[in-house]
Amino acid sequence: METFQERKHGMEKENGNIKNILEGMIRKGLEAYSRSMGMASPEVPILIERPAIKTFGDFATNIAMQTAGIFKKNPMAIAEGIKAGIGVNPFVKEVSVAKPGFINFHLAPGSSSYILNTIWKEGERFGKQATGKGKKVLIEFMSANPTGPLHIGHARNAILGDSIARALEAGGYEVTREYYYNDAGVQMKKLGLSLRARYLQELGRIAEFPEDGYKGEYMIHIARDLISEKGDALATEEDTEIFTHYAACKIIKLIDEDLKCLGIRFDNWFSESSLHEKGKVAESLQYLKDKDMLYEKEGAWWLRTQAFGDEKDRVVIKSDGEKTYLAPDIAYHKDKLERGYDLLINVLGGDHHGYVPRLKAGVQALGYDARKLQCIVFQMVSLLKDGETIKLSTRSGRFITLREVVEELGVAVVRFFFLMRSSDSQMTFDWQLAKDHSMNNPVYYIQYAHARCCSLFKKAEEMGIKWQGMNENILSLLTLEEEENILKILEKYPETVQLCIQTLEPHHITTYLRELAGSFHNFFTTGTKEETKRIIIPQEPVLTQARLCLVFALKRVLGNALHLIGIEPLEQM
RNA sequence: GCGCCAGUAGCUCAGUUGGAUAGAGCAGCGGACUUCUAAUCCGCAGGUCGGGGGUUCGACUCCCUCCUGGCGCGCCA
Repeated sequence: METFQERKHGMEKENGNIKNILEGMIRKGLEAYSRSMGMASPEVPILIERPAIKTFGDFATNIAMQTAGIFKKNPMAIAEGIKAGIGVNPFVKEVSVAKPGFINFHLAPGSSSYILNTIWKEGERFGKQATGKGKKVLIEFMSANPTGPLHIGHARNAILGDSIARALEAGGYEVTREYYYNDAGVQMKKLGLSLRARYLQELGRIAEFPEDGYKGEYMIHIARDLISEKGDALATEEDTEIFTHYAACKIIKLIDEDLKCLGIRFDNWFSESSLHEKGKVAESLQYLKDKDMLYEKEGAWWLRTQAFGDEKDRVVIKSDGEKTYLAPDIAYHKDKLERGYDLLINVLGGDHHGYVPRLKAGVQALGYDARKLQCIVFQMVSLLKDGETIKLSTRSGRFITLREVVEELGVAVVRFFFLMRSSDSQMTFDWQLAKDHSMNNPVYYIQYAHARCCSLFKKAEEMGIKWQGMNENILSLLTLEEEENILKILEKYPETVQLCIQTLEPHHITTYLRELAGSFHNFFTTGTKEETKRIIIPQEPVLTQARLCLVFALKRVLGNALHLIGIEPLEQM
């Protein structure tokens, strides 16, 4: 009989992952079976999954069904053949074959507890991946025009973008968060005119406010700032550029502060006008012309986007000589690509999904692989408040600012709620539920689990019990059904992170957190009924130590997962 | 008309890229506090996975088609 210590060394050799051990065993069995059939072992990926039904075991593989076509045999027979050559391992109690051709693995009791030691050793690194090591990725999100403070309609983009960035960082990528803002063009002219009007009005002069200008109160504050800086020196200024520039700078600062309230910081703020100033737009258009990607028709210049899968070609220079928005966008993407990133990610709302094909076409016209650019499209958000459902596009929803939402609900609730749904489903933000500081609110449900972990350590100390840290030799005492359930979910954390990285869908973390917190609440409450299932049992010092190891791991993983979506775990409620 | 996204329990939504008997929260009903914090837990009830075809050992998942809802289809930004 091997000791746990020896088993543990076996684990480490296999990279601390029980799935790797099983894969090795299956591969071995597959080779043996192939040899007996007089064939070479097929080069197939081995999929190992967790059976939905507990009685089927802890892990299962469908390899026999996958290779049925290759071996030209009944899956059941193949499964039996593979099983015969699979060998033995102290972690595996039993291997069995089931109906259509599954091979099921039952682990030895206590085998899952090795994960606690991994969590202990890896600490805040637990769950992080190396998939993106050495790769640089630029994620562009938000990119709202600097025409006013952010409102609730911007929240999903901000939170989704930042959380994807966090997931990629956890995947080992070097991540740059970039905010691209359009400080050129018609809207900006309107902004400048609005500021000039407010400026003159605040100076007590008569000024006509532009038709559908920016009427928000913030413009008055900006006008006052301008007066305190320049007095009335600009009263006769005809050049609106100065006003536009001033307003844009101030608003960018406002937006930056709004985002910081949500825990979001950008590495770069990239201005569209800088592209024009540096001649980058003209330069990239010339580049495309030289490559015959542009052609002239009816007085306008067209980009051959259709050649790359777009519905039709798109105008980049209008017949009046003005450029369309696509021209600077392409110059911007050219700039990003030339900065040497392995991957560009854009986060945009569903109302802009029509631009994805032309953006990707632009990337290809520039001579790059379309896969260099990945666009994350999220669907619209509705707000359910006071029994009324209101759609929040970027245009509507202005009645409530992002700042107000964060101040009223808190960062944790806002971030969590916007990550509860997958990005391609339309979501309803339930204001009532978000405001609810009770068990109905999933955020508190999870925070409470974390706080409970903390309070258990405090409680133990009060009772004169000192947790002695991770002790791998006693972990095999964790054999309760409730404990094994927790261990299984803890073990799933790294693959959950991996899933987020692969799919760029951080909502998997919120789903995971609810599951993990639930498994702990279950265990804890069971202990209030059955003495033997309590975590702290003074008469059982060793078992108490082992259970505190479990609580430690829970606290760590809850904390890691919360950090991954930008939420600070609470020590107490 | 064309394209994208969605349609899963009364409501809001998950479903690990095709696995075994489809899950959770809320709402409903019934239980558990001399407690390691009940901000919790347990049980019951609730389903033609929008409809119909197809692909295969096997489909909520892939393909086709139809229905419903949202969004988008400019030399607008």
